[in-house]
Amino acid sequence: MAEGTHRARGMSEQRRRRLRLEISREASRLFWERGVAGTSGDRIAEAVGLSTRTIWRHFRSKESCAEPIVAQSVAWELAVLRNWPPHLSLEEHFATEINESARRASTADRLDTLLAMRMIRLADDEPSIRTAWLMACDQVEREMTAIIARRLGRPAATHDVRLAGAAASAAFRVINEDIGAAALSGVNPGGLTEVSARIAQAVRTATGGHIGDPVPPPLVNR
Amino acid sequence: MAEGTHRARGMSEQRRRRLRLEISREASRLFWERGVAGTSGDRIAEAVGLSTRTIWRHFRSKESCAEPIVAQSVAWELAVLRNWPPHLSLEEHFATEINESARRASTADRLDTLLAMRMIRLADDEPSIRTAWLMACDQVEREMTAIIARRLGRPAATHDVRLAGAAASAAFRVINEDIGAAALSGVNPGGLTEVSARIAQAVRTATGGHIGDPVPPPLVNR
DNA sequence: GAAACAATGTCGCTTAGTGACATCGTTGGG
DNA sequence: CCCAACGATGTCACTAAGCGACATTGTTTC
Repeated sequence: MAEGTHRARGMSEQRRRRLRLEISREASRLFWERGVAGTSGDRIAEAVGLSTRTIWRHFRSKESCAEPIVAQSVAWELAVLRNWPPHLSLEEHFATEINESARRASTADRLDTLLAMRMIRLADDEPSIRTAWLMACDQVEREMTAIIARRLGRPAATHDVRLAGAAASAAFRVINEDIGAAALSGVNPGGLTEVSARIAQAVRTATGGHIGDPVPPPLVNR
Repeated sequence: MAEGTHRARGMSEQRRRRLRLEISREASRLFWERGVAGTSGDRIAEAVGLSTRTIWRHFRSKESCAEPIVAQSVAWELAVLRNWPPHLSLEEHFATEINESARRASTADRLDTLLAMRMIRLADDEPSIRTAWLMACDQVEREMTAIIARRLGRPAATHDVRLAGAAASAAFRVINEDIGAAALSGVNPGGLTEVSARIAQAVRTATGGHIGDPVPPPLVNR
């Protein structure tokens, strides 16, 4: 008993995420093609080749099936933020990372991004999808708060850190909606330098200038 | 046909709002007492003395029954913001208005506020209520953006106005959650001067200093 | 290869919502 | 004063979301 025979009980977290994502892809496609009211849980199950019951085991509602594909589309931005080295400004870091990611992105990645933008667009009209989008943004806010706390070297529970996290992620959201809308309607959303600059400027403004600039190294131990 | 016989077709908007609010009160009470999973649409209908069908005529889902009571609790803050005279700072205006409102508030008003704080608290654990809260905040954001646009004398569709609206309402939300949590757990949320100052400072920071201070009168026509 | 266990399938059920039609109450006109 | 119009609500039947319980399959480990 004491021996941890059960190494990782059940499906690995990664495996579970992959499955949820796969379901989310099909659900999002159907939502886009026939509307959310027009696609039943049965249809989603059929499209992904699982029983309906299994869908409900992985998602609490059919609208929430849209969440993973949306969450993934902001996840890489969060990942970029997470390994943002203290000595770089946000625009510098973002510009190089966007560039790198864009080169490395597979066709499947691009399809996922397209799906996500469509869901965000759908959220404008369909209140049920809007809640999915807002829930995803809510997650982003928590992560963002943690990231900001680390960068400032302060606990995440602090008032002003939480305020900065909320404001920064709200700014992020608006720009995301904006870029998505532009891309979907065929307008060029702008070059990577411009996008980086907009994001950085928005975050800097929303956090009162506390987040965005390089952080000086600690004075001790140098 | 051409004659506008139909003066005010149907229930007046005000009447409809009142009914929705009444339903929302009972629903919120039940949600708090027995959890949202533990209260059915039938129960809500029974509590408010209407048929279940009528409930669904006024609300698209049972969780959204919590929205009006929550929306109302932020509505007066929005109202305060709406008639914020240009020549006052946000803390000055808020302090006097909070004072005034607190004196004028009826017992029923206070009960509504308590219910709203409970729903916001519930939103921490119950994802379905969280979506209601997020949807209410979404509404706040739109209003806030309009208010900011007016105060700055610029169109609401502008990028930076929308960014300021999103950041400001996010800051507002965090403080609301905070004050609500404090009040519910019996901790004194602070005096009105302190609360006003916190709100004003948060908004000022989130909007990069563009919103919060007095706006100088236009130089022309003086 | 059999025990153990996690994932999925199957079936049946409860309940969130909707459509169609009946009823009631109010209003306005003759 | 009564009736026609109409809007709100009730009633009933129905679709579909989502869950509990148990059976089946597949995979790991000894």
